[in-house]
Amino acid sequence: MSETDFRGLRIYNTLTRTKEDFVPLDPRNVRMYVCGPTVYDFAHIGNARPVIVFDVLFRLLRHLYGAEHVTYARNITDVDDKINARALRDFGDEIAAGKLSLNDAIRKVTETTADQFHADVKALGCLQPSIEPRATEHIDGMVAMIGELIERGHAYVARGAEGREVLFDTASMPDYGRLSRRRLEDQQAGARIAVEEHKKNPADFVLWKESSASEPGWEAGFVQQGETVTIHGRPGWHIECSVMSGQHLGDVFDIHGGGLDLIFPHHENELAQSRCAHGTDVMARYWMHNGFLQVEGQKMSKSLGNFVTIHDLLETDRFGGRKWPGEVLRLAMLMTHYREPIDFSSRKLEEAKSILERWADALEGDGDAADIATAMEGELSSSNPLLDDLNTPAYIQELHPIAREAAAGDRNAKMVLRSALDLIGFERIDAFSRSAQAGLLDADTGMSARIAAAIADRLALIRDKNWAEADRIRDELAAEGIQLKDGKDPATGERVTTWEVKR
RNA sequence: GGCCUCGUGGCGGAAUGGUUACGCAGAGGACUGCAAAUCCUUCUAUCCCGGUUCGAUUCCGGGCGAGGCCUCCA
Repeated sequence: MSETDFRGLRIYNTLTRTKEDFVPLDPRNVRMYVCGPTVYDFAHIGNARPVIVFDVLFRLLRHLYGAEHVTYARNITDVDDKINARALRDFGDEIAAGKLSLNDAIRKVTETTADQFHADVKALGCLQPSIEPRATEHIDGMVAMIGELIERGHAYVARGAEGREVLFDTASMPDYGRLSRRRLEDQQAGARIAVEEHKKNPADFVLWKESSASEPGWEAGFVQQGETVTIHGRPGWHIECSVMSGQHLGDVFDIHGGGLDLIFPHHENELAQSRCAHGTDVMARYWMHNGFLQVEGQKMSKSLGNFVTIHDLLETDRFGGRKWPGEVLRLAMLMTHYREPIDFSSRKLEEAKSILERWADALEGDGDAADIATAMEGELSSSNPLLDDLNTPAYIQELHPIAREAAAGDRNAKMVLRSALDLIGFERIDAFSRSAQAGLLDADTGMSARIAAAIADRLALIRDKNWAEADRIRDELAAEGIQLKDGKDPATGERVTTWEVKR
């Protein structure tokens, strides 16, 4: 590490609860891990937040250190009791009839939901992570890490109510609880954790648990006090990420991200496992957590019935009776700082949409691709708000006056705006311009000839001062979402009517 | 009980040790047969009490209020 590895980026580190200079372990290989989805159902917009936030960070790191020098791993959790439940629910009959094995049913569930997740994320304008490890491909690594933890005295085998378990011994780690600032004694005071007889300490958590015949499982042998114990079972909730991050990014890496709710217990436990198994002081050097998301002022939950999936917003009209392009969701998300809570509402989406449209209109007639490439290569100004803990709202705010200049025809402003938008993932913004939307409508419906004819008819009626008929044509088109715009020819003073898709 | 956020105009929502975005709504104007759209102009805000400071909405302390996590959870 040297002073020169600091490229101006500052990050709020949950570990220290302060903003710190970001200095990577190796500037030629900056490594980031983010907890990905558990693939048992469509991802909801809460899941979209970390995906978008860390995509912006990924893009920024690539810009600062070079695209080939950044590795971003986002896992897919495809071993989980909820997945099992879903597989039994959806394919229970076929399993019972012997037509489908449980593992095949599970694969069906995870494959469809993973595919859907990828489609959603792509629509949101996110780059593919460098690596997308799957839990099922790392079972051996998990068993090995658990074995290591037992050997080092950080884990033990015990018999619980539902079979044998390997548990992490929280008391064996002196600073367990450091990330979440929780002390074991306080946890007990809270006393919502059921005290289970077989645990040495109520906070001890499961690394491996025995599976019944109706649950997926793998054979795993663990050596405790010289004796090998074989448990047909499945991994606990936290070990997956420890193994996948370690295997792909190393024992110690730069950034670990995820939602605020993961700080405890998931990240605390993940960190405990990795550090104790590897014998290191740290796992990730910077821990970043995004804030929570509400929907129309309420916590999103299944019981309230206000679960909104990304898929819903992209395809149907759960919110305001319209379909929201991925870019709108992305901008709506980035208009709030990532650590703040965000209330996702149709109103916010409307706002994001109108801003995108204005920017797209401002960009029309901008410079050619070569200019843009040059602009992108330039260094970020040290005052760029993105460098200050990913301050996207301030960044967006700075774009407004530039967009105004661009709309007035300033070519340089158009170029600056375009490259600024590219940096945060709005490469496809052109689709939001009026002309693009009118073109789309035309391509979809072949309407423009009909509209032109209607406009000609209306102009004739206006010449005859037949206002009623003229207005009827105008109203009919309006009902179809076509906005007529009356103007005046500056030379002749004659009325000129154009049209566009109504906003 | 423990840990942690937040409190900005009519509404949504940014930012900030000195000049307070942006959107919606409102007002006025241009344009129009009337409209719409568009453009221009424009009004309105930093929860309360102390402290630090030349200056606080911003930093610190206290209060009040709202919320999240501590159990699967982005």
